[in-house]
Amino acid sequence: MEKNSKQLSHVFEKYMKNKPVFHQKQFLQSNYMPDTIEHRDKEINTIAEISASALRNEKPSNIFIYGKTGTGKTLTIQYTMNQLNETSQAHNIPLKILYINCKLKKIADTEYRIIAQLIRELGKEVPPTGLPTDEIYKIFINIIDQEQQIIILVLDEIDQLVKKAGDEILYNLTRLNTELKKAQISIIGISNDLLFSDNLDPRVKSSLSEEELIFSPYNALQLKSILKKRSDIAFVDGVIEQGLIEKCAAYAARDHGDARRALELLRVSGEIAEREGSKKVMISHLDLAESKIEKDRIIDLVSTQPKQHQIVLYSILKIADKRQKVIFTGEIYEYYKGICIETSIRPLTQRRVSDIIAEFDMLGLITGKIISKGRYGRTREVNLSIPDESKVKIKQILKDSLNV
DNA sequence: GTCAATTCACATGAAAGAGACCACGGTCTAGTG
DNA sequence: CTAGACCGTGGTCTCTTTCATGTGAATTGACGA
Repeated sequence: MEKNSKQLSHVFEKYMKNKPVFHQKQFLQSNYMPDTIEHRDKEINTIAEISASALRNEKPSNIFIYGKTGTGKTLTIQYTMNQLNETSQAHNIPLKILYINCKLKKIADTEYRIIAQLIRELGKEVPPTGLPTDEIYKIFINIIDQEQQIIILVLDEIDQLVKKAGDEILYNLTRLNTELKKAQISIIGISNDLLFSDNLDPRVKSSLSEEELIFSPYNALQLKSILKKRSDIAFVDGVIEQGLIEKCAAYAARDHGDARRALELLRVSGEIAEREGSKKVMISHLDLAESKIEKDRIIDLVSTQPKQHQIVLYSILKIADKRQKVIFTGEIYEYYKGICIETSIRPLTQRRVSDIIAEFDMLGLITGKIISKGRYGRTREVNLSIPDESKVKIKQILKDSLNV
């Protein structure tokens, strides 16, 4: 105990002695809301013009926003909505803006939960489950229809919602206006998936996307100026090596101009530099940061998987260990069953395991390809896409949590 | 040799079941006046 | 008499199972040159 505390105090002392590279780190955090949003003036204006009719107590058109992750969709909307909200409050206009991020599980991935969450946003309590769905609609209608008002409903990551809960909810929401006597609802949908609306019910599609807006990815130049601006306030002056920002921007621009990723990269680079006790943030730190982010992501992903999924993944890893070649679903299932018997866990059916493997593909842990081996059937060809240096650690994690 | 039929080993879909939650309303019980 | 404990019912949600159907090319086998 004594020893430990000495060691610890040593660590802290050392930390204190080092010159910090960060000045105000929170400016690099993804939830930070800058005062000005760069390179999105056009979009902000468009949204503002459309939604401004709410100030005249008319229902604004529904807006549909597309764009890849990290292109500033959420930020832009939140920014404009904040402004709108302030204006409406200043002029005493009955306007409510509800923001829901559909990606957050447990909050908004079913029809019921969305409505329940909306009601909660409006300040009323409602049971998290147990009520019939139409009941909750009635409660919702009652609450908002009490007074004359415009409600702007922002559904972030709406594609996730539809994927899980179907598009019926959107239909119901758009149709709600006909049942409301006093209030009116306007919907702003935000989607990461550019092809999302293709799979929508045409009725929903037409009513939802009265106005459409596409956020194109930032290019390297724009990313650079965003990074520059943020790093100026986030880092101590002069700690950033020449060319680091540029490289960081280039990295992020390479995979679809994701600003969030660029900022994270920059932040982690700084953290690594700081931990090393380096006075400057170097390009080598950036490289380390990139692999660290990826590694952390995978490890986090793996350790939060449910048990059955972990067993399947463990099987894949084990088989991949034995041979370099590609793996087929059948083999995985056989191996998986073996482990289940060993650990006396009831094995899932092949059908389910097949789905689980497909899920891993979605998560990017493996790359799967459906191939036909002619006479010898059709199967998924699985390739592990976990980098070698993470493999050992992941296997350890899986081993521990499964105790095999 | 050519061409269509066959066949394999799964993929992919749809529907329905199991079990965990949870709210609500009714009933029972013990404590209180 | 009443607050709180304790069911039973009816609803949702997630994860699975069951049953059905789909699928792409290697293989097979009939056919004709």
